[in-house]
Amino acid sequence: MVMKIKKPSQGRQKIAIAKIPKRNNLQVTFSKRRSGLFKKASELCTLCGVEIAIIVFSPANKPFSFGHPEVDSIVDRFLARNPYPNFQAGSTGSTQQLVEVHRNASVHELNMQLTQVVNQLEAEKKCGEALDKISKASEKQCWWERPVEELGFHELQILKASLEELKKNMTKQANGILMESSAAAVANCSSSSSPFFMMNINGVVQGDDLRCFESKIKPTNQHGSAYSFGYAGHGLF
Amino acid sequence: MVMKIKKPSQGRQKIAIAKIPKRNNLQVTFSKRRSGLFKKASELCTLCGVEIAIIVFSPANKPFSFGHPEVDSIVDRFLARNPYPNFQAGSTGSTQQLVEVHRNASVHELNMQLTQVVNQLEAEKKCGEALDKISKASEKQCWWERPVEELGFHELQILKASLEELKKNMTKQANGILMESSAAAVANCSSSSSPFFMMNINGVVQGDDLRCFESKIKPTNQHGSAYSFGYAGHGLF
DNA sequence: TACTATTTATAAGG
DNA sequence: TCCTTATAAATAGTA
Repeated sequence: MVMKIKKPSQGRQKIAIAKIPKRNNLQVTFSKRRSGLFKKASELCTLCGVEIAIIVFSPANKPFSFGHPEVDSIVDRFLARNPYPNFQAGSTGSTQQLVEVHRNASVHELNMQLTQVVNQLEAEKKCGEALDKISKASEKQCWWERPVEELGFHELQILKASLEELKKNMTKQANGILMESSAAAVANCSSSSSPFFMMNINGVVQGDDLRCFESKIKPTNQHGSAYSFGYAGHGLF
Repeated sequence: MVMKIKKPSQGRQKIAIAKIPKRNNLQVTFSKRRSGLFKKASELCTLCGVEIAIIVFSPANKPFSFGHPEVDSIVDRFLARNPYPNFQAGSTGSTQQLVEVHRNASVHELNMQLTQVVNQLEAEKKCGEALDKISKASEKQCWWERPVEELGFHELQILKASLEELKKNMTKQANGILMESSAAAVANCSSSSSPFFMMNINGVVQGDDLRCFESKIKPTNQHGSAYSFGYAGHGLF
């Protein structure tokens, strides 16, 4: 008869939810819990037939991601309904209108709008070029070498003011564009439609299962419970 | 002698990881497990000091999200690391190039591009207006045909320089917008020092702790669940 | 990584 | 949705 005096393990100990001090320990915990989190996510996907994307930056700043069916499409879908808060409606009429539509646009609408606006841009550019030509034509006439009358000089002052206003506008626009650029990045659009869960570990996309990641998932949109998307009245702009 | 017929609860039962058939049951499980998932995520954040973003679309297609410090910055950071692979700088016109980008764009990109192009449009309009002003003023007074005085000449030189700068700016801006649209923008790597987790539930961002997992769902009309995400290289134009 | 005692999450039922 | 209970699952500490 053997007495088991040995206490091989104290088992799981309770820990406080606070930053783990020991680096080594932290790394282990991170790995374990990240796996656990992704597993939970996959189970939720399978059980409920929903789409989930998870992005994690490790303590070493490495990106890990989980996504069903894939991170990108879910992110895109999310962002489409969650436009940039710092995209402030510009000012004038037609633009304001476009922006207004823009807010709630789906991809298709977005594309159409972009097309339209690009065309408009082209037109405006041509217009600007034409006017620029006029200016050049004026230049070619060497008007600045001619003597000027009193009225002409007054006119010049007006023109100077116009140019200054123009410069101001341009500066303003330039700053606006800069701010928007810094608040966003260009997305990567993957066309993959793999039936598997996509696990991006250390930059390597793996399409295999995470032990019990059987997926025969079909997103279901057919549920009687009627809920709004909840973005209607919350002042994203 | 009393037989204990009562069977208060069988406790937690093991379930297979497969789609839950009963809709009611599914909804409950979804809520519970989503909360659990978010809680796990928040614990991982705190324990390891990492950044996590989770996006979930419910069975009713409603978006739920968890993010520390916030979803957007993490997503941007993630996307910035996955630069768009098959973007080739087009050589045709500027519009062609834009369209090239546009065709493969995700919603995220699309929104950015639309924003930028709209701003660009504004800028171009203002340029056009300013030039128009100049042109009209010029025509009206025919100032370029007038003689100039010594002082006026100095002014005119300044004006000429301004015009040249204007032209340069216009060209630069027109080309620059393309670069901004296609090049990976500045990554928005905000180092988090926020003590709060950001939870986006029903479109409301809450800087609350995790006891606020419960969402106040408002029954209303469901609409617009059908989106065309066919932006994987075909049919957008 | 594997083990194990323990904590934590959660399925079922109200 | 919230509570309870019994049980399944996750995981902290250790080798």
